[in-house]
Amino acid sequence: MDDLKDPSAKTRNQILEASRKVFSRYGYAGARMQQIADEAGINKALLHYHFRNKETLYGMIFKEALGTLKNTLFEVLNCDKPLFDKIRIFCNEYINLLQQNSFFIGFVAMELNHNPDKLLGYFKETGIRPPQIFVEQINEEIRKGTIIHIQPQQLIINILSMSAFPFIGKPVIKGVMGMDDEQFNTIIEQRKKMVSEWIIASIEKHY
Amino acid sequence: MDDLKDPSAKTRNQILEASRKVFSRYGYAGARMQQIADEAGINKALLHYHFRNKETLYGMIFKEALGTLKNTLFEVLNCDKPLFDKIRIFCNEYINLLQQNSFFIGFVAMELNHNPDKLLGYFKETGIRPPQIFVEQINEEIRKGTIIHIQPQQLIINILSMSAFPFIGKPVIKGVMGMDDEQFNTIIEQRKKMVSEWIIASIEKHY
DNA sequence: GTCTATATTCCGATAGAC
DNA sequence: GTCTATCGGAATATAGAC
Repeated sequence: MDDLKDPSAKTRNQILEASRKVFSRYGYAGARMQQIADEAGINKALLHYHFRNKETLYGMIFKEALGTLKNTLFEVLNCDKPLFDKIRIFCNEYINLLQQNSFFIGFVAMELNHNPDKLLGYFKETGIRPPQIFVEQINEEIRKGTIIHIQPQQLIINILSMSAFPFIGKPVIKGVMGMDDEQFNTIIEQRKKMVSEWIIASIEKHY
Repeated sequence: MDDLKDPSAKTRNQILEASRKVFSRYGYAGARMQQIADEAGINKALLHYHFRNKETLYGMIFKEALGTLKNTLFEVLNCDKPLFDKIRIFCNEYINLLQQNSFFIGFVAMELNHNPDKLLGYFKETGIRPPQIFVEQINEEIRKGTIIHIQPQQLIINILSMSAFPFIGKPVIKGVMGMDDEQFNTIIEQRKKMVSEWIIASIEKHY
């Protein structure tokens, strides 16, 4: 909790930071306790002293990542702004979040694919549930005729796709397009502003 | 090659099929030779008789997946159809491909994230390069004023995102939206027709 | 709390019979 | 080509001193 109350909290934080790095890069199976220890500047024994075993440590990191994703997702989608504003804010904040923690989304997607059953349990623990307010808001705009007829779930998938895919597919994109890191970052910067506009243009009605 | 010429080809095919299943689900590090052997209905020793080691086997599966993705990608993007037709064909064929081999994209993205350096070598072997014809075609339509001003790379990323993300993020989507497999498949079926229309609407000019 | 040294488990790979 | 049995190394986890 506090570095002042408990001096060993510093070590724990170093471990957690190292774990984020190693788990997100190599996944659960590929991660090595030795490498986490090295990265944290300690040794394996101390690692096991602070966290009973690999699985415990992994669980903390995974739930932490999931929690961060959830908070941004729901606090934006379930606030009370107009639909288009909400889409703009969401895309911008989500891309920002993923840029600052570029391991999050790939990590979560990857690990959920490895073990969907076990890890879906974390979803319930973290309290993730369908963004009901946002769904109703979309249906309302359709009824009013301001946007095309689209299934709310499809729109949400589109928003998530356009925001998150570049980070999951970063190596693919760089490889296919022949980009270096600098070019890739420039592309991401542009997307912060543009993704929401493309999304809105795809659903706006024209007369 | 042929099951007739070489009777052991049957075993090899069983191994390859089993490897696709296990590697795509668990990744390189998480895959177990034992499980591949079980899945193929043989034992570990025979596995190593046919394929020297884990890495060789993995390399074949990975390059195979990459090759399949590449073929669809480039044969569509570099053909000589009008832009909008091409987008329609691409989205439809790509989603179809990923639906039939739902492990492909997640597998490739995941493994490239784990080891970008080593695996980018495969990209070169497989002959993947920027889709130049498609890029020029987009720029031409911008010049003619039929579509909005958009960087070709961004449009390509949008197309890939909307087509591929649902498969990578399947567990996330199912979790967040509370969908079962049947509902998810229905959503995918709709996307085959709709993704290209949303993409086109996002770049079409209106007067 | 932190370390060195060691036990234990797991898994890729090989030897050798058939 | 296919099997059983086993080796050898690597990685997780623990014992025990400081």
